[in-house]
Amino acid sequence: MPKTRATATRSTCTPDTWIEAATEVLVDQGVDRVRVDVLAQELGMTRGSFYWHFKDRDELLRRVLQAWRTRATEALTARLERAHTDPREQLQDLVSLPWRGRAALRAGRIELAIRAWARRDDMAAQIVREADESRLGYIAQVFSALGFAVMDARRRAYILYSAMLGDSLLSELPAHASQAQRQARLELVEGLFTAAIGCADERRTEHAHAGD
Amino acid sequence: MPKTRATATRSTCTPDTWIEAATEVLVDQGVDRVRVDVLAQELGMTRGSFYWHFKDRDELLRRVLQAWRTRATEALTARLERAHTDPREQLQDLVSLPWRGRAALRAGRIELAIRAWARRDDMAAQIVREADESRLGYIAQVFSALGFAVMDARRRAYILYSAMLGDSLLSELPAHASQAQRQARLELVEGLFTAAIGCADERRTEHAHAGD
DNA sequence: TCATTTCCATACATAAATGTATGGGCGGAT
DNA sequence: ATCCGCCCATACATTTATGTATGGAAATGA
Repeated sequence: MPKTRATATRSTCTPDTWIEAATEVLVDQGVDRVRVDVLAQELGMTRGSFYWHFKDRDELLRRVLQAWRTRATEALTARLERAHTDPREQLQDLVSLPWRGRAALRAGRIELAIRAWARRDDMAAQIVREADESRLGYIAQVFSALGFAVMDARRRAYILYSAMLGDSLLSELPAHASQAQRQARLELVEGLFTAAIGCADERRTEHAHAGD
Repeated sequence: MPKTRATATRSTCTPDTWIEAATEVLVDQGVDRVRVDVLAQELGMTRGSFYWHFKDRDELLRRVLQAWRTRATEALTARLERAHTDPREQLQDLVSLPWRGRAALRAGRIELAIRAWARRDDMAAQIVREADESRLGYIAQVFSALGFAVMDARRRAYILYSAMLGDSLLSELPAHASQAQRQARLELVEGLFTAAIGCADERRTEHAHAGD
């Protein structure tokens, strides 16, 4: 058994135990309902344990945020490792990732919870912004590798990333979550975003777009 | 002056006064921080006033939700009124709506707050789901009017709607909010979503997609 | 004028949630 | 064996929010 025992044994609590429990409540209750007494009760502990591991409730929340940031950056760097494969494959498993496995589902829910939290917490907002920037950069790079011009690639990345985020919002209220529907939409997404512009609509593609 | 005086006069409070204030706090603080004492202090009243107009804090929240639902459905029916114009125009002012005017921005923020709320409140979830369904239906109809097959139209609607939702999430952390960037992306969106599939990637468009 | 309704303030009782202070069990080191 | 540091429980003080009960001022209607 590794030194940092997980949630299995119920003897003692590590900080990570509290962080996991806090994340759990954060996901399906919101930040404001992450309360130490609830967590303690849920872990079979008392608040005395908590206030030994943590100075504050704020410290717990900060570490929840940190934990998510490290996981998110690790996930992205893992993607960047295999950045030399076929860009079309990269795009495929990019758009197919969010609904592959239960872990990805949970990650999506955590992210939405943190994003809701970020609407009023500056630290959360900062971390979410960093994650967005990194991912947008990666996706834009994929589109660049697919042969699109830099500006076009950036815009496509933004739109695709928006669609992925929006889909995670919609699939929270599970109505359109059928596997077949997902698969069909997935291929349509690939087709739409890898298409050259103006296929059915051939007009001026670039006028005076000053910014960036 | 109309009979239902608005927030201008500070003499008395109508239920709507409280609902507006509650919505305000809901938007940039979250539902858990919608508290009657805070609202009372902010309105220059005491909680005595609140508990005359409302039975509960829950009743206030319910009416906040109702108010949003009526505004949302009204906005959509207004769109459905002019459903006979050029579908291409409909699509244009559909994707350009979210960032036209300060009111639309605020509406977007309200919707995000309610959507965050809906992650754990059943009533909110129900109302959000209804709004999503209606809008998806409308957008799909626009795509149908553009000549796409029904299934294709539905999928394009879902993807476009997802992109719009995701963009409202991203533009909350205002980094990519430059007007020029928005305009450029907007035209790209039009181009991408009105393109026929498989322009650059011509493979089997339909296999065995059982579901719906 | 006077009674009634409307709208709000004040005071009280209760319930949660935080943080602190203190003490105690338990294992490892000397 | 005992002393010490880790980990946790208990008890207390404080804050914050809810809901209720009651009273009162101001308008309204007869």
